[in-house]
Amino acid sequence: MSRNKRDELIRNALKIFYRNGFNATGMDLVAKESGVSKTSIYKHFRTKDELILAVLRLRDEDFRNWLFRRMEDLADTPAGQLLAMFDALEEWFEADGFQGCMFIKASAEFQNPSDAINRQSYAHKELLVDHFARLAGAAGFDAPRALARELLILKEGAIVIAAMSHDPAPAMEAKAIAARLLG
Amino acid sequence: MSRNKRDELIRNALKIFYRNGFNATGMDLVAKESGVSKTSIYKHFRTKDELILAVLRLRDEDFRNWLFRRMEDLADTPAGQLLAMFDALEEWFEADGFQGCMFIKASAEFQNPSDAINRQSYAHKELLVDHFARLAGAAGFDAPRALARELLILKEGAIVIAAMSHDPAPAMEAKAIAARLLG
DNA sequence: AGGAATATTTACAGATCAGTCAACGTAAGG
DNA sequence: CCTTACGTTGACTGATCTGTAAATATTCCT
Repeated sequence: MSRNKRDELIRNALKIFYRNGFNATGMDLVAKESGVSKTSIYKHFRTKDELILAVLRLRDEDFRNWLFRRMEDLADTPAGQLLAMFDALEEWFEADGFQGCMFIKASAEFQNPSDAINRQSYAHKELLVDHFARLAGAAGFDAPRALARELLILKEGAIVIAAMSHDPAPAMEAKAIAARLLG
Repeated sequence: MSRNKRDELIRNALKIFYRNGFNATGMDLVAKESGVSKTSIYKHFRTKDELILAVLRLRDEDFRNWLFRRMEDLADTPAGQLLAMFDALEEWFEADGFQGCMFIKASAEFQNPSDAINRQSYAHKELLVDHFARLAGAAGFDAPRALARELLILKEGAIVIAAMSHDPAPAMEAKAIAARLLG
């Protein structure tokens, strides 16, 4: 299996895990939907957990790249980008196949703090906070890290309610709150 | 199995599902930890999903009772109670065995909008909004429902980050935001 | 006490789970 | 053509999954 094939497998597994959940998805299904045998998968990933970790690494890169670029496209100033995050989120909530945040779900299914999947899920959120804090610092706010954490809470709350209600409205509701924090 | 026994079974199943997750927990484990046979469980609940729905009904009652009473104990005015919600949340986050919100997790594991578990999970959040809106109305706010939705987003965001980070700090971070909305 | 109705149990079915193994196909180098 | 090395496969293991059937305890009414 070439590097391309391997990446394609991870990408395929991502789609299936995101749609079906982690524990609810068997490796047989991943193999079938990816057009390879289960044994081939286990040649590259020693366990299902390792495949999940690879999936989460891909998702982390993809999501941060998408979100940060979208924020840059939508606004020029650092403060404007922080506010524009919620417009980007609304686009995501409205997109076909939106099913909430993969890291929240991974953390919920693998709750043990010593589990690598649990730790890696929260690490994604920390990377988001880092970026928000950089922008908040550049925008001249007094306590950029505290503001970044507040924006993270708004973002995660909006994602959870949008996913549970199958309705993108929380994006703009969270934006209204963020506007007061950033104003 | 008496009504008491049945309730005790549901309560037991709640603990196990909350600790282990829904899909990851087998009915054999529920039976063993509850001290009854699996067949006895299936005499009262036709499927595992029905048991989960009963668990969620119990959790909905327990959690709303606890939260609303705690809010009343901590503050006298409606606006004060809305703010005090975040103090109550902090107590919850600090409690032993805190593992996030059961309804968020249920919704994440049963994502199909036509699934009764999915619908019932969001129904719990709607009941919370109803209560917040009543308090916001009593406090004299202009758009009580909109404010209630914003508080819900703050609450869910705090829960998710507290659970993922294994740290109760998001309670006070969310409270700081709420103070601005309520001030 | 005796028999009917109700609980509860053990044992099992059939499917699916994560993960493995021996056999097979295939491509490169001589 | 032959061998070596390697990627891939179908078939399998033992465990676990949800749910059930037949048999056994227990309760309750007469």
